[in-house]
Amino acid sequence: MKYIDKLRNSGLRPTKQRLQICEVLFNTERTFHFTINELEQKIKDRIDNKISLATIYNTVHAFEKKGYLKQIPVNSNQTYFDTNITDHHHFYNLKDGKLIDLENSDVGPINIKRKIDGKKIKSIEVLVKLED
Amino acid sequence: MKYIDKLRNSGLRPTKQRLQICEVLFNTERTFHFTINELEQKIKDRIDNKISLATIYNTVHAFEKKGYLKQIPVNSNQTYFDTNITDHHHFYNLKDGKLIDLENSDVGPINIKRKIDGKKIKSIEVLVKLED
DNA sequence: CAGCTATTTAGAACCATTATAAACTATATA
DNA sequence: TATATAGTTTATAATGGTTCTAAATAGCTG
Repeated sequence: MKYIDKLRNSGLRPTKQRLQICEVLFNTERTFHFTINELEQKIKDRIDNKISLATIYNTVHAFEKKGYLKQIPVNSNQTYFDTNITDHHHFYNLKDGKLIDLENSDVGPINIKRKIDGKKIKSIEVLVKLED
Repeated sequence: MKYIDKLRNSGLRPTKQRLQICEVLFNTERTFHFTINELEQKIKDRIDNKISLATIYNTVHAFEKKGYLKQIPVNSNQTYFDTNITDHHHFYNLKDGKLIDLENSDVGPINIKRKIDGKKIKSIEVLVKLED
């Protein structure tokens, strides 16, 4: 019951819906990027019962807050998430709106030399936009 | 008539509205970041006549396409633009949603080692999220 | 000036996301 | 095991940024 513990350990009740969403998000060979609409579709395809769109939003946000998902900053009308929560960056294909992981070794270390008083760095994200 | 030429040279008719928006965007000591709503407010403050919101959207998009503005990728419900079109990066203060320019020298060169067949890099953007 | 096309405009439409409030459920406690 | 309670789910409405529409207006070329 790996997801039950995962959820309980982070203070989230292991409800049927959350466990099912965990299956879709985390029980995979590879990590992946998604928008809420894409996730909704994936869930529909794999799950018998219906999960309300509001619950999908709630769950994704709860998981993000707990650090199980990352939001990727892109210019799009939809929000992109990533199940890969390790430090890494992205190509963004402007033509089809798809993201491609960039390993850290593909980018090299990024050292931010400037500091802002009273603030600390939460994340450093590189977005490489691709065109034809 | 610097803006008249600027517009004509890029195939945009120098209309009254576009020239006024140019004044607000480009006739400044410093470059700045803005959302459409913030720009709408700035225009209201500086211009007598009214410019329709649709025109502001149209103009900002036209200017972006011509390379006079850049969109900044952030996770926000609003789109952020930058009048600084030089290569540079950003701090993003999560608390108040404000952006701060990072000079290229504050970040160091970024060398993307990986290539995607048939695609070329349009831009490389680093977003450094700040928290308290 | 005439005629053509680009641009502006108010308002409607769109659509991702968030809020609401009622029904339901996990869980702790007795 | 029953019960209370706080957390969740849900359908639906509301919100709000952005885009669309179609009519009016304004640059521009001949």
